[in-house]
Amino acid sequence: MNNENLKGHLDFLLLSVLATGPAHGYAVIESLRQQSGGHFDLPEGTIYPALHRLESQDLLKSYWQENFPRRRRVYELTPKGKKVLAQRREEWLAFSNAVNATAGI
Amino acid sequence: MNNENLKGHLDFLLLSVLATGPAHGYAVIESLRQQSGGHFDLPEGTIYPALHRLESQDLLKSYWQENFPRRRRVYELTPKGKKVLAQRREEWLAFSNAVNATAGI
DNA sequence: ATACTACACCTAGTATTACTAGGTGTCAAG
DNA sequence: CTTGACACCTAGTAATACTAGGTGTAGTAT
Repeated sequence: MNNENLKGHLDFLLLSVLATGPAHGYAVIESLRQQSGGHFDLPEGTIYPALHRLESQDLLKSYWQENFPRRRRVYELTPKGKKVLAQRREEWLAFSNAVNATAGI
Repeated sequence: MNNENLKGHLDFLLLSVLATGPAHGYAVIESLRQQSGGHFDLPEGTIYPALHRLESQDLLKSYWQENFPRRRRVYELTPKGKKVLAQRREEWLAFSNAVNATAGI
């Protein structure tokens, strides 16, 4: 699955997944796969740097869970992250409407 | 309008616009703006290299129109371009469905 | 006359992004 | 005791859209 067209929308997807509750990176990958019906099967090299980026932008915060049964870094939305998610959602709707209108869909 | 999220979908939009008939670069920009309801107001530095890329991939062919009233390079879809457009359309539908499912839309 | 705008094309360089391709380590199952 | 799933990480790469310039014509306004 070549997801070249994912660019610019990954943040929205990650924030959406984490809006349903805190999760660690590996679980985020699994959620993306399941919630998208298998469409988004993204490599770790995509997810982890993206989570770090979102955290550095103060949209996520994280903490280490030790021994449950493995150590995990759990991410959750910050208040700012929730606001940005709502904004990204509007942008996505506007974008997809614009594409549909342009393509006659 | 920051169109960072356009990445990976521009080719689909250009092919879609040219599916309604041959057009030159400047007119493509105008069509994109109008058909998208003003959402896609793309700079020339985006459009021209993209058209060249699509032509080099044999999805478009072009010819010069001299003095009508200015010289223009007119682009149209090749047969391969039409096939790829149909494919890109399916990919877009699958992608947008997957995003909507993931985001709970 | 001349400045300005719209039309019409072009490209070198930049920033951002997602991905590739590696790496570390734990734990359970066979 | 090795394999595979779990779980994390990052340096470097390729692709993409954009910025910021450039050229030139035609028409309109001052």
